[in-house]
Amino acid sequence: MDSTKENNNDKDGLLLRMGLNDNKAGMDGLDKEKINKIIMEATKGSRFYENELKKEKQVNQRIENMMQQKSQITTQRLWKAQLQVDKLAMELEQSRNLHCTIIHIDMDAFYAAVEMRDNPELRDKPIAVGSMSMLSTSNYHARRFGVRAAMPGFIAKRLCPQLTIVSPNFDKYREVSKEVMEILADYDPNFMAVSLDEAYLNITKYLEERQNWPEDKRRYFVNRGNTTENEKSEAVISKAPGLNEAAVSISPLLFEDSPPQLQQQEPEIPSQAHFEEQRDPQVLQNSVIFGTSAEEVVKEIRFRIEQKTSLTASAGIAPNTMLAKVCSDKNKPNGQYQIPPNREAVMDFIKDLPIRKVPGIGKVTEKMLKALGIITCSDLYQKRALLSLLFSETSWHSFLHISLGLGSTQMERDGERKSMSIERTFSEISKAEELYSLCQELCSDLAQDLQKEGLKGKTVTIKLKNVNFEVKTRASTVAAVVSTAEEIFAIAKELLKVEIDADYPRPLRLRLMGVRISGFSNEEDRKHGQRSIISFLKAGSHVLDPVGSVVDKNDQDQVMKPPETSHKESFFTKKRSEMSWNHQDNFKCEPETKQSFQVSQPPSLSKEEMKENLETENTDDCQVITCPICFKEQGRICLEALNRHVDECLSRTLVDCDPKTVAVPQSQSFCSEVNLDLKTHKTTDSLLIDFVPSVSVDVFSKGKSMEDLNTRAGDEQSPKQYSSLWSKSSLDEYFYQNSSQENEGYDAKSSGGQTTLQTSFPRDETLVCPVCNLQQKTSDLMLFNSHVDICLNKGLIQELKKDKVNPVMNCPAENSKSTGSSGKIQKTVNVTAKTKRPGLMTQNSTSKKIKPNNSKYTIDSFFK
DNA sequence: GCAGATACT
DNA sequence: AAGCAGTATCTGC
Repeated sequence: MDSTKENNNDKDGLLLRMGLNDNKAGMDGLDKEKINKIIMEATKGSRFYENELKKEKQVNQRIENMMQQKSQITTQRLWKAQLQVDKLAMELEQSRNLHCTIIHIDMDAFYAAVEMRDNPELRDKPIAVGSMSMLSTSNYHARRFGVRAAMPGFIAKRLCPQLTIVSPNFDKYREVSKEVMEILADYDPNFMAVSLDEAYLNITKYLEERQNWPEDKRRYFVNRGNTTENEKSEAVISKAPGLNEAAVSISPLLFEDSPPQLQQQEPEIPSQAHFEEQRDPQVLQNSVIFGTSAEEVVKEIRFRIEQKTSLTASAGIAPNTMLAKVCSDKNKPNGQYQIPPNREAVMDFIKDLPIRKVPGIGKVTEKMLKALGIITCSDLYQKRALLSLLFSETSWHSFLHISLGLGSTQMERDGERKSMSIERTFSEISKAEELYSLCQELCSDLAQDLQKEGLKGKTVTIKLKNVNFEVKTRASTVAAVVSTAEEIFAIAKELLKVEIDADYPRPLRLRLMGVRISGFSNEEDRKHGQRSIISFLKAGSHVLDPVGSVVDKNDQDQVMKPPETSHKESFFTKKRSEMSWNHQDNFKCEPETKQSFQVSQPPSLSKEEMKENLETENTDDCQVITCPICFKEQGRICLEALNRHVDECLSRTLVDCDPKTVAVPQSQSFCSEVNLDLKTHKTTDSLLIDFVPSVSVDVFSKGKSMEDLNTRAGDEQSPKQYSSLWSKSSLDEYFYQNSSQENEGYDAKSSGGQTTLQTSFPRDETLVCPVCNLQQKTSDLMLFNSHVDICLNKGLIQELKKDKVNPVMNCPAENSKSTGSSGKIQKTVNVTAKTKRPGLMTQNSTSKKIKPNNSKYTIDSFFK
């Protein structure tokens, strides 16, 4: 069923929840209507169904609350939020790392594929692996009938009576998985296995080395043995000892345990298409040489996997894990997809990507966002300010990451696990003794698992699901870590007892029990540095050191900056960002240097860059800096002095600032547009859009001069210039595109890479600060942006301080009290969103306590 | 720290 | 004949 109309329909929502209604399944076996009908019939009236309905109502309620909250958002808040969000966006943009090649490998219908491989009778049949009560995988044939993972087998059977359900054989899957992982290790010994059939690799380093490899080192021999299933099975299970002679002679490390069979013809080796011409006609027939590009490497990996296991894999290549994961899904099964490592390509890919495709965004989030009109990642970007007000910080941060196409480049080893658990479903148990002994069993199983990883934890949680599918968890934390079955059970037993007693004399009628342990001892170490952005985005603020390992930026900052000087950071951070933009641009033009470019330590530094670098490393160093307020170069001024200077400049402009003295035609300043709408005090989205362009240009045009922008608007660029100046920022493009859709006021359009800008943005060479309305003495966009940022912050403070209408914003200050700001702008000229704000109130969509005064969006928290 | 919610396979 | 999982993490108090 079309997922676009699932919103207010319980039935559809339920089906969606059951994972059957996604538009992800292309099914010719049965049409969607039919599938949904069958599922409904099979499920309706069951306790399960009732519970699903209940859960769905909760989600709907949540959405309702969110909408309610949304309706109360004032334009000022939205506006402030926009500033904050865009500040972060700018920083994120600046720290964007495109220098990693991450790949995500995903075996196609893994369990099912293994079973089919090993049992010829299963081929060409719809099959699923699992049991009558639950399936873990289905093959593509079965998927056409709507049979999917996480579906109970009995329902699957109704959808597809011919379905063969094979019980899982995990040992075998593990074995096959191991074979695959062994191949992967050749490319990244540090790769991260997500599950038996999925892994991430960072092949950045490998790729570099490979550039110099002779062909022979990249040559693989085609094992044409389309072995019979049994042989294959044997080959897999009992590592065939025979080696391919040719392979040995040329590349001893390869195919060390390939099946020796060389028989008939392979029906369709996908990689065959990429055979390269060989000089040696002898080898031509059965060897293949892969190139040195990432794409070729991945083809090689998939080729090797198929050769070794007779199974196919899909893969994604991208600059970060989040994108790689999405990519691997794109040409599934048995395909691959690459996002080239440049911003434009990333943005282009992200542009129309439905948010649901993004790992971490599940059904619920999708539904909530859909309620806000957000379907694609562009929508996500457009509504970023709103999202920052409606969602928790973690959430909107992750949304922002997603909409900018950012993600982790780090391979997190799974040693970082935070909890371990075990749970089991059974037919109803209600006798206390049975429950206890079951619990004990679980505890000892868990203890075993713990032992395997040598973990000990302090928190024990039990999970109970009653026959109505209602889930309860109860946790208890003890002083010292525990790990043995007895210790865990002692705690779990108590928890269970409380629950049993609570319902007495009615029995607990359970269908599932689980035990979890968390609070591992090593978790202590990294207490504050914990970021909770979903793991895919986790390293968004990570930079690579020259060796390719990851340095946490936060830690870095902490190390590099004494705490007492950290309050001065923001301005310089910004400066640094701007410079980095230039770096990025440079690297864009010089692919050669790209590879070796490392954010934290650029190999070749210009003088300018040097300065910036020193600055980041030592706040006491004196630098040549241009003041973003008066735009006078400050020479080699030390930070203290510069801050003083900026402060002075600021207080001066505060006095000087008289909009009337500056003749700025309304049409030339976007600010006038904002004014117009702010006056109306609309709280609609369109209002948001009104001022988005201003900030967006600000944020996303770093490194481009205003002349560039204007020229761009006026067209007639050589294509080359065009691409380096503008089109790299395709976010801009759909930004304009979208704003034109939603707001007539902005006559902007984008077609075929041509973006015409006809906003009220100044069209001449003059830059007019939209906040203070003063003509600026610079045409350097970076400097200009700094100025605007500072003005914005200044304006907010002013506004609050005087509690009167700000001439620029032309709207009353929000009733938040300014507690902290003295007359003089503090050293915290710019507040960077990166800065941790410990005391902030968190928000949730159901929160009742969104009081303007203690909201995290009050100016105080802004400037904390 | 706890309980419930969400996501992924 | 009836029947819908297991694991980890995140979120909001």
